[in-house]
Amino acid sequence: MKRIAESTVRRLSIYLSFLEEIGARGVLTTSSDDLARLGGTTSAQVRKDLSFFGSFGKRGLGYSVPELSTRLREILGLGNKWNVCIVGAGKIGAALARYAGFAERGFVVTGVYDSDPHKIGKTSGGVTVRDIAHLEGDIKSGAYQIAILTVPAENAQHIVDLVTKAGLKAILSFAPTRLTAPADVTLRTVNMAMELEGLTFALTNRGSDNQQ
Amino acid sequence: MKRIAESTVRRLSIYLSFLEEIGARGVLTTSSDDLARLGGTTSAQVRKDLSFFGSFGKRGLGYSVPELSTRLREILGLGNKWNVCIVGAGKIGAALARYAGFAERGFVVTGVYDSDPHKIGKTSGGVTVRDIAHLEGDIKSGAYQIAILTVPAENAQHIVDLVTKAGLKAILSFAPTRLTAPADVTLRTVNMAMELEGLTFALTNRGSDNQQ
DNA sequence: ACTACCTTGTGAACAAATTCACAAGCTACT
DNA sequence: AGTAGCTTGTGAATTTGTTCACAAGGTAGT
Repeated sequence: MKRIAESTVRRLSIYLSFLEEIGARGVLTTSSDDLARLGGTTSAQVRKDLSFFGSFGKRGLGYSVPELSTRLREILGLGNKWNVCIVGAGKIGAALARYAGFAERGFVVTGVYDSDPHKIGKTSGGVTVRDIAHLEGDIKSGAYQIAILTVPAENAQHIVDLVTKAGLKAILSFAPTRLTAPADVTLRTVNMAMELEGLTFALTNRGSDNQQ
Repeated sequence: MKRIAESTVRRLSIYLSFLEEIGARGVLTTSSDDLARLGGTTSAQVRKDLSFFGSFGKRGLGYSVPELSTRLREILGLGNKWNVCIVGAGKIGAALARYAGFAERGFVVTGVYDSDPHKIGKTSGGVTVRDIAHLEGDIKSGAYQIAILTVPAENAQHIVDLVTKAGLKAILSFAPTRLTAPADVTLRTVNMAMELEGLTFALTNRGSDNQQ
């Protein structure tokens, strides 16, 4: 398959959330123009994005909302549940563990890990915190497909190495540091301080230009 | 000033964090090649990014770590403190309110707002939760430059409208929905479910290509 | 079955971002 | 002072991503 840009994948997520929203309201048909307006892009962009994966619409009519939803869910890999572990049972880890939005999309947090003896055994977001010493074995036994890291920056690379060594292929990190992983592992980092710096850059550099 | 790409600004943040890290270790000089290696890019990219703002290095020698740090802090608008309010005193709001990483970068959470009478008056992350009815007035009196939104998706657009009407120009939203704001307001959205979908897309469609 | 009217899917044109490649400039050493 | 060895800064080339524009294909009404 042709390489798909990350920006395209992000937009597919947006299209899907609007399809599910209007689908829930009983709308059966939509157009690239509708999706573009709701998703903040252009109709040509919508059609181009979809064209990488096939042709799902009917000329003159548009797209079937249920059908396109289904196809997008398949493309995004949301057909089945994904087991997620959270590494780091701090405030942010706990907040994520009980964040309902994940479950709605098929992401189930089935494990929380920490190295702090005071936290191990307590529950965090409805899940009992396990000793991080068990993490490698649990991954090897197939318990998780995705790890979310909410550990301090200085420990994050070590955890990435540990989980990739155990065979995990997808990591979402909230640690404010740059991480590296083998090429066959997908690693995304959300760095909140960096997002704020994007705002202050705009504030100080007189930028108009609402950059979503 | 020429329009600066968002990707460039993100990289500037990365460069800065490495400069501060090596600066704290006493390193006085660095090169575009060092910064590139640490930041996961190329030396040409580093030099190009910096060139939009001036020329800070010495040919043959590289960059002075303290000087380049200072210049990047200026460019990113980190010279002074920024007052931040958090709207939505749920789990994520509370976690962010006490997140130390913000303060290190000059972001000070001086207000937390909610509409739930059970939360108003309680403290969240060391700050007393105020009634959201006060938010507009507080912004108008200059209490904040930045708002962080941790409210449910269905309320988020309303809050964006409220804070922009009050004159705020920078918003960071964690609500899982697309938002719109006037062109002179900078609005960034962090959507955790969307980040996870980027991972599952990679898991189901590819085996390779570590997209940072 | 014909016409009028939509909207998709897509090559081609365009714009933006990244990488290349090298002259310019600085240091250190002799 | 001259030379060797670095590294920057930057136009040009290339690659990547977006927008344009329109033929193709479909519906609905007559």
